[in-house]
Amino acid sequence: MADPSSQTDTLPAQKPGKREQTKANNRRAIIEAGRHVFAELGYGETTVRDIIRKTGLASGTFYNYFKSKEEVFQAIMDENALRVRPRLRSERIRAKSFEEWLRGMFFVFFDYVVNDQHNYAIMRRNSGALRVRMDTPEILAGFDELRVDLEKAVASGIAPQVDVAYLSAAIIGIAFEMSDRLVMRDPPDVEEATDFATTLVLNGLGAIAEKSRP
Amino acid sequence: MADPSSQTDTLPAQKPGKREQTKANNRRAIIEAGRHVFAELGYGETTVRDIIRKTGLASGTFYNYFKSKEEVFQAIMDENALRVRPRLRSERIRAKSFEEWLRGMFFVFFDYVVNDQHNYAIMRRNSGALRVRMDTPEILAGFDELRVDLEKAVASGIAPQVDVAYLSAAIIGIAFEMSDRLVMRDPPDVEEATDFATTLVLNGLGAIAEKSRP
Amino acid sequence: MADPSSQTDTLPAQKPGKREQTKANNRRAIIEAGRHVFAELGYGETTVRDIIRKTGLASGTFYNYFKSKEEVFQAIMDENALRVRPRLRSERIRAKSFEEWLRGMFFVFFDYVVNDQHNYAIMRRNSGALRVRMDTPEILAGFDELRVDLEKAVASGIAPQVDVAYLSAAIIGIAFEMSDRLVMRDPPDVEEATDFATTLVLNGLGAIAEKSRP
Amino acid sequence: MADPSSQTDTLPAQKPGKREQTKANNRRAIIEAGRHVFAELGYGETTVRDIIRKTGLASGTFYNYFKSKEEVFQAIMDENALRVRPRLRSERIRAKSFEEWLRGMFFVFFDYVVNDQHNYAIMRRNSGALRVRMDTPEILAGFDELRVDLEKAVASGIAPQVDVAYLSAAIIGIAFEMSDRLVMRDPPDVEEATDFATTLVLNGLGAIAEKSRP
DNA sequence: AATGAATGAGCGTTCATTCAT
DNA sequence: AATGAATGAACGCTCATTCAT
Repeated sequence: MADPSSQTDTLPAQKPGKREQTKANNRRAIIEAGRHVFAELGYGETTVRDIIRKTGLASGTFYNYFKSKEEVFQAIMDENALRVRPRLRSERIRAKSFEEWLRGMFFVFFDYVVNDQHNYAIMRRNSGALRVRMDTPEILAGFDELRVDLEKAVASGIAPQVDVAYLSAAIIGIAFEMSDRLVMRDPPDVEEATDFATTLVLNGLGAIAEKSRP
Repeated sequence: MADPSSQTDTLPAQKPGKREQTKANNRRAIIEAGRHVFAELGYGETTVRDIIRKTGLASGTFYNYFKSKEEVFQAIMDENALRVRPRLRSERIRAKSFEEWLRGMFFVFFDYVVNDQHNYAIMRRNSGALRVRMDTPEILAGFDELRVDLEKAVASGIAPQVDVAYLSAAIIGIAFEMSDRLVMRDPPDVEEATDFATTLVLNGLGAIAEKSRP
Repeated sequence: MADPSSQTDTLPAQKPGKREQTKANNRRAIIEAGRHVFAELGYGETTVRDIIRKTGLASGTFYNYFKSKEEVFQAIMDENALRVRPRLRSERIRAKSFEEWLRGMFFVFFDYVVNDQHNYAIMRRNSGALRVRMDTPEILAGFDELRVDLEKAVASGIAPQVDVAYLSAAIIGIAFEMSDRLVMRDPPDVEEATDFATTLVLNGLGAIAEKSRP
Repeated sequence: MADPSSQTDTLPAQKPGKREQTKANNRRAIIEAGRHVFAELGYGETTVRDIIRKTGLASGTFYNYFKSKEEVFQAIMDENALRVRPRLRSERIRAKSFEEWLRGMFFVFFDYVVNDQHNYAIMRRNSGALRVRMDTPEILAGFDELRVDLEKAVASGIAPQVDVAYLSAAIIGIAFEMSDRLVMRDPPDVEEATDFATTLVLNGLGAIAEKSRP
């Protein structure tokens, strides 16, 4: 009855064991180092050695966790997608009008960027000649959902009848490029940016000007 | 009669000497090879050897013209800017209203992209996971002129009173991202894209929808 | 009464304990894996990892048994020698004439090679360009015994007065090289090979030719 | 008249140019280094770096000359074959009887080994557990010619009717193994070894014993 | 005693860059 | 000015070996 083990049974194996712990830590360390280095140098310029150098681990250790830099990159991108896409999805579901939908999209994206400045800002600091954008397959897939959504909205008459490919491109372009400005501001005002972008897309420049008038 | 140039005709003084000629040719050859290779492999994966191999020149010769692949890349980008910026500038001058100005900007950019598909399209095809964008210092400087212009327009009351930084970011974002779609279309309709972008920025989605209605 | 060993009888002392058992098993497993891998890849190309991978043991465990792959190799070769040398020795003792002695040597060797085709044949198949021969110190020691024996035989007048070093070299060379042909034949006829070799050494080519005549 | 250049005209471009010279030297250096290292460590154990380390050249330089250690190995073996095979061939042609033919084979081989002690002795010094024999494809091809020759001799009745495969194997074995002893002697007597081997194969042990009797 | 992750030396190879020709 | 071989740093990766668990 008073079997002590029965108590622990209710909870899943709590002690991860030192081994599992350090394994998890190392994996994390590599991924975080990867984030920084990819941001700083770009994917192409980054070497596996750059990454492990930053972790302080031995060179060989890298290969206990990933087969190549590509695999780390994938892992990072999967994590990114895991963070943003669910939020995009839930916004989408919640939206009751096209405006709400659009606003939701912008908001989530800007919010993500601002709260991941850790990634994003370093990314921009990379003054170099080229930029790695976050539009990896996973992220693109996220935006693809946006495009598909948009198509449905147009088909069902919720959104106005427009060239969906161009519209989604424009939305994505606005989102990315405005993000750059947003993170440079202190403090970054996500609401404001969201408002600007949403109004621009819906009603154009004139409407924005009106809004900002007293 | 005493045309002084006729005299120089006998001596190849003003015409570039053979030396200068081949020098210029080699430089050109390297730059063109660079364009192809960067487009094919992406900046990071491209090696100096890839470039000179394509020219047929000796490896050492490269360094008579450029110090590194970065320098070639800069040179290419400078050339790109040199091609677009004057056109952007002349459009700017010609514009008699804000709408004309905006339309001019989009048109020149889309037109450039379409007629440089050789670069652009391959560039995009290149790598799924990441992108080299053309926003090098020079190109960015070009867009900076746009921003400055925009500021003037807003200050002088020609353009509506809006957050100029966000607006220029949005315009640039739209331009870049729509370019991708534009070059994929067959045939690419620069006018249509220009129209879409201009109307979106000026009057928003609703206006576009109205336009496309019969 | 106070026989201390009687006490240990109650405990499984004389039978190998479970510990000793698995220890022996592991050692065996490593050696067998080594045999296969060395045969398949050749000594130089074989890695310790290849060996332990085949055993299913952990990599660290290897070092409880051997210090390096060289040591495993030595162990294997020692075992090989252990299998052949006693037989060579007993043949030597049994021999009543020089011919019998010589015939015995060849027979044992050829027989061994044929019945260890598992090692031998794969070993040869291995690499065209080079060969690992089984003439490790141990094996060589075996042949050294042959040489010493030969010396005694010559000294005592049983064998003809010849250059013993050359003769033993020739015998060994014949044995090794003919082995290669022997194992290729289907079925390999040990008697025939033994006969050929013995007659060649004793009476030369002419004698062999006579034998094969009807 | 006394134009000095006209004299040099008659001879082909004598100056190889410093460039070609060093190129040839480097190639030689790599091959020689390869000879030593392969002999010392065996093919499998040898690394490209071992080879270039011995030349004093930079690591990258190796790859201006060979794609891999295999290629160096091939080059070495080709050279070896180039040295021995023509001599074997001419001996073969000159031979007027089977005995002459056989004697010629042994002589050329022993002579080669003795005069290439530079290779051969170091090879043996490699006290290790394994040996690389010179029986690479090229060398084997040389011996294959011997076997083919032998077959013809047997078919035409010049040589006695025997198992050709076994006989050539025996000859090769005797040649290799006796070489080891031969090079250890001081001075190495090629004639003597040739005589021993030839007589053994032709008439067997008994004949040798008779010869050495006063 | 067994495990298997961590380690870092070392490997094959490529590359940007230099420099004698 | 052009050449292309030499250089050696650096890369991706594997391996023998160690050591905390």
